[in-house]
Amino acid sequence: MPTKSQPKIKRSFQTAKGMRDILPEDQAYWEKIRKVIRNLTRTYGFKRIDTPILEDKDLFVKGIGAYTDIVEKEMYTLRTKGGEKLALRPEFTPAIMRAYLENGLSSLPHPVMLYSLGPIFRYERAQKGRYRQSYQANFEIIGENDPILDAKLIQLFFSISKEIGLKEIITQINSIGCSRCRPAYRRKVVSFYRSRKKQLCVDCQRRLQQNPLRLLDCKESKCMQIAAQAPQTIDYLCEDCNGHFKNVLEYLDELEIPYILNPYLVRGLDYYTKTVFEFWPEEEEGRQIALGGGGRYDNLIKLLGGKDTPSVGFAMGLDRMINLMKAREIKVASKNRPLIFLVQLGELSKKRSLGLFEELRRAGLETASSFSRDTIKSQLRIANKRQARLALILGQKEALDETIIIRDMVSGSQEVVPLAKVVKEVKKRLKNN
RNA sequence: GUACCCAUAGUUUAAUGGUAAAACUUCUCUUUGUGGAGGAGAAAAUGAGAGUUCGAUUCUCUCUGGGUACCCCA
Repeated sequence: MPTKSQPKIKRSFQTAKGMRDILPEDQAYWEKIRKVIRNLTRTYGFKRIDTPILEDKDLFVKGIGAYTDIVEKEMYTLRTKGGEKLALRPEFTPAIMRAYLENGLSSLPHPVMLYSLGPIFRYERAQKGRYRQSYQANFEIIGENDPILDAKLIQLFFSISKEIGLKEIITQINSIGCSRCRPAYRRKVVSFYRSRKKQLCVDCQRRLQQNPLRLLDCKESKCMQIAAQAPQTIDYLCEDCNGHFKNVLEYLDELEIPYILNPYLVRGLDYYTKTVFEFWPEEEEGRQIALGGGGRYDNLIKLLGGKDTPSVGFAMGLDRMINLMKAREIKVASKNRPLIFLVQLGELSKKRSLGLFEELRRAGLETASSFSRDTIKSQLRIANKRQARLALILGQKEALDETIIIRDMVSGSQEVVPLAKVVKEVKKRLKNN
């Protein structure tokens, strides 16, 4: 070893910007929401799919749209040593569609219902409910046009929310038309705004060139006033889109799902057609943070090189759902399984406790111990801190006698039982409580 | 990417241009093989880097991270 001390560079590491740790104390929330999603997707008929976190960059450029903010400035991209241009997924949908095409899932009976769960990455300024790595649950129904599926997805979101205790959520919904009626509408918007160009904010002047539909949901008060006069998409829908949207709303009424028709809801991804929606918490004041959002994307698969395949999907932000659960003080029931704490004294009993541990585990009992502490005192103190229900004390004497002490940590009473019967005795005591 | 605010032990909070204080947490001890209370003790911090200064945790700047709003979105 070098005796000279290295120049000390004091460096404390922290999570990279916008990234965060999910600590043990929070895991109960995550387990809860994942469990609810697992159970509900099963009853709704979804199959799970997992795709890589890294994908060909162009998949997203093409799928989401080159001029969308997500692609333009929020995508984590990298070049591999081999020269491939990859991106950390900022979204699930294009990746799922790629998997659908690549793996021939189109030969499954339609609709193909898939869900996925995992992290997504967006390079943006972190803020409340907004992280550079966040977790989404994503649901897709591929290959059917029927508006009832749009409604079903929205219903699924509400089922999940309800199961985790989140109520007072409202659906914001709109229809942005299809490739037949949208161009005409878009022209209307452009000509409407062009005459008022001078009054628009800088961003909106740019939007007018690149993504005119986004003009409608600018938050600048001046632009909002203008937007209020702007032509609304629902007035320009073709017959097909209009009927589709009407049906969606009727189904939502039937399902008694609360919604607000929001003519300014446009959404930032190019692939949407017809129905678009977001879920907002019904908070009195403050900015609206969408808990989830989605819509129909009837052209996406074709765009990615597949057959014309109408589809609908949505994504849900798990971080945001959990934040809201916390804000609304929703407790997740931590299933406190009774803990058995194994106290061992001396080498012989330490050895014995290994087998005993295994025996208890096989019997389905949650057992803990503290092998690194030698005194009975400190071991019992740990048992107490961990709120063990029973302590099993295996001392040298007991190890020789083939017995063990069962101590009730609540009452403090204890009893010596034969080692061979310990599982039975423990179970008996747990039942009595 | 823009704007404003913030940064002291693991956590929550003090104080100061001159040795950084406490509570909670953690650990040890409190004599025999029995936890919780009490007592005694230990560990543990000025985010990083420059500048001003005899001396900076304190003042200034940069960076990093956090919060909030915008942008956008889950």
